[in-house]
Amino acid sequence: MSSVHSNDDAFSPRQREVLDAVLRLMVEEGDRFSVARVARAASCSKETLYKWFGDRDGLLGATVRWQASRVRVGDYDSGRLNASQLREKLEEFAVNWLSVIASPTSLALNRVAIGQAGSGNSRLGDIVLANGRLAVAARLKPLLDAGRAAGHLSFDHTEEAFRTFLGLVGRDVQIRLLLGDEPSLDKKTIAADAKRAAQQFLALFGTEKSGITETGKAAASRLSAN
Amino acid sequence: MSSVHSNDDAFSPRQREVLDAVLRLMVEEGDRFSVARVARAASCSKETLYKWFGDRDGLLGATVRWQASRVRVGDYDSGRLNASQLREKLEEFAVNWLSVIASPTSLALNRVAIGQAGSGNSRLGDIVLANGRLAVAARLKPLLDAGRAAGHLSFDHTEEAFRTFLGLVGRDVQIRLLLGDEPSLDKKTIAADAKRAAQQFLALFGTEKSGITETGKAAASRLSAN
DNA sequence: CATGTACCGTACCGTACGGTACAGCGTCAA
DNA sequence: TTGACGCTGTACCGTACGGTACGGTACATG
Repeated sequence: MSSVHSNDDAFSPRQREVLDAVLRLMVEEGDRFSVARVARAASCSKETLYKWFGDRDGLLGATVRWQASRVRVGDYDSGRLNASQLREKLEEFAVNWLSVIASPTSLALNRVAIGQAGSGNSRLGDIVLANGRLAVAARLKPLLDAGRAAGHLSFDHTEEAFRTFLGLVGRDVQIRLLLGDEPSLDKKTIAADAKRAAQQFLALFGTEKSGITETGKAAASRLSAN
Repeated sequence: MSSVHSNDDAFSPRQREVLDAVLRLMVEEGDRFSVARVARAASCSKETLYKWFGDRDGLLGATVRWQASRVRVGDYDSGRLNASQLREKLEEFAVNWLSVIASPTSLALNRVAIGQAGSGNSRLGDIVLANGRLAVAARLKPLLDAGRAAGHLSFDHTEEAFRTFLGLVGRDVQIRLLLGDEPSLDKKTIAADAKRAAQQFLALFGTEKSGITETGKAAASRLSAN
């Protein structure tokens, strides 16, 4: 299925140490990232870096894949679910997603990948996308399908419903964070945003029968107070 | 009113030529942007660039402000409007917004600003934000308020309704484009997306009285077929 | 004509980067 | 003990960058 990146990713413990140092450097030093700095920060020789990762891009790619490999989370097995369970899981997803895109590591990696995407062809952006958007899609879409199968949701294309959910959850948060804006995103705000997004999503795609949309507009309006 | 950036922006014709060359270079050469390249592309000496803009960051800032100054568009005076006019204007906004964030110029500027935001402090991100998000907010919020005043819309906080609209319109398009993904965004797709977003927005925030939400869920589902 | 100004093209300087080469050090196996 | 191996630290190379300086040219003003 997946897989944009040929994923063996069998990094040795020492290599993992180095890649963690790269991540730390990206987060803390932002743009002032260089191979020499990585070597110094990780107490590692440049020659070893080049032997292991080939070149600068290889190091970046390995770092992104390393981070991707450890974000992988549980299955959220969505067997039989009733309406309130569905809402709960949607909120859970929204909280998870907002937490991820607001995390310093995610922001740093996205900044690097975006910078790379500007010049020439590299598949860094693809890897980040596969780790972020596609990973959450792989977990959320089964939930949406299960919700539809149980009669709680109504939509024609899972992808479209999924993208609308992403839009309702994230809105313009990620791009603002990437640009250095700091919309306060503490845990309280994230929880409230998740609640609102789930409410709005159910108002749009919930079925009448499940009573899930009943308080739709009123509640959505109320929740948007934040 | 506006203004994050102290806006005199009285660029001479020759300076405007140079700044256009910078934009062209950003779009075409992506990341391989340098002062020497700008000078060559614009048939202009580096010394002049430094005299005019101070340093590299000044040149970047001037370029962003120059682009911002000419995106400024009409008022969309939203006096009395009926339900169908409201929907029409919402779609118009959505088309405009999607066209902007998908344009090569916007993508290039956002990439530069995001790269800058990673390292140290510069207000480039603020300027881009002020040009993009805040500019469209300044035009859209009066429309939303007018729609509420006319009884067609119902929400407590204009900012929240506005952000939800942005989310419904843009979804994950901008970040995907920034990362080098290419979700096909021809004029047909943009028009369809705008229609869907307006439909969903009205389903969430429209009042029953105006009959604007009547076909809400059904139509939203149908439109999501793309 | 003389003078000043604004600009172009190019040469130049110091620095930092990506990438390579090499010397030294610990480890482990024969 | 010896040698192969993997690693660190550092020196080094070529290049490209940001920023400055200088010579040359067009033009405007007196």
